[in-house]
Amino acid sequence: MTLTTYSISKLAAEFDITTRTIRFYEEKGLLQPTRAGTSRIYSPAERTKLKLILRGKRLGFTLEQSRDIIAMYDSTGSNVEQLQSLARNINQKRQELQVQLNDIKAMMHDLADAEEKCLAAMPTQQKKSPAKTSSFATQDQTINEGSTP
Amino acid sequence: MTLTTYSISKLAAEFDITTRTIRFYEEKGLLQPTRAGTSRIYSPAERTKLKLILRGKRLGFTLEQSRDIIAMYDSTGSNVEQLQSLARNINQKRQELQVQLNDIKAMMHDLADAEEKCLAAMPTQQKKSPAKTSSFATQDQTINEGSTP
DNA sequence: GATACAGTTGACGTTAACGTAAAGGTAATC
DNA sequence: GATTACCTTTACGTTAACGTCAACTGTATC
Repeated sequence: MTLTTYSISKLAAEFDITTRTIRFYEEKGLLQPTRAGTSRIYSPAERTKLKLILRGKRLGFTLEQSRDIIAMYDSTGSNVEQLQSLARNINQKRQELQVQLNDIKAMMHDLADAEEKCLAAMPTQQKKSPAKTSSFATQDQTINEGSTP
Repeated sequence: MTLTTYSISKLAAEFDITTRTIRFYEEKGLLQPTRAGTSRIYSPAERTKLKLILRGKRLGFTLEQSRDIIAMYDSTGSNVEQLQSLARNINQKRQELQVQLNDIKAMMHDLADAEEKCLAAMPTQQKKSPAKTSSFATQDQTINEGSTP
């Protein structure tokens, strides 16, 4: 089998981050590359951890939270208590994600409305993208009420 | 019509944030409450803006990005150029949200796998929550490969 | 062997998003 | 009129997540 490895700059280039960032994640204990002399060597598993961290970042997670998530995947020492705690954590995260999912749906809905209002206000030619139907309001409340005398 | 208004502490209590936070958002130009003497008075529209900011926060947006989003809803002065730019921004945001949506789906998928592995490792009694089927891997790569000799 | 390049470890700087404390105004209630 | 509750501004402090040098080391290429 061919064991792929990566240098720090390879990973930095691939994910469009700086080497400083990667070293910082290691400082915080999120990554543990092996060494070849002093140089860091990253396994595919370490690369996957990095992907998880970055995905977490895009979702607004802190590094601490990403550390938890990695720990979930990574959990090796597992007695029953640990597993139960782990299961609780997993469901916790799932609920947080569900909230985010709802937020995204709501925001997309709002954006669709905004876009429609936007397109409706344009002369017929310039319109570019598709739209649905509805009025210009957020889930519960219009933003501009009372502002037009 | 009854025009509801809110004090700063009402809003703080409702959304479980501090008054400092609300004033900070005002400092940054995201909120513009009216005044009764020196005290801040918030209209339903301002309250909605606050909701948008907090939703943005949950989605990992910066205040700058939330300011943009508010501006989208709020756009009053609208000539064609502005509207086109607005439409572009809306689609930009929509694409970012799509990325987040995919991230969430991926993470939920991973969590489901993790939970299943977790439950599978438990003695039959303690299991609490449902599970699907699959192996313990992220979208593309297992984290622990090579770690078991 | 000089030059260039990729890597290393400190260590200090920066920014966003508030927290916290000081010092005080206002309005209702006892 | 004193207490209580809520509000204000000003200003300095804090934390997370890096950025930015500086001062090296090792490798290899001309």
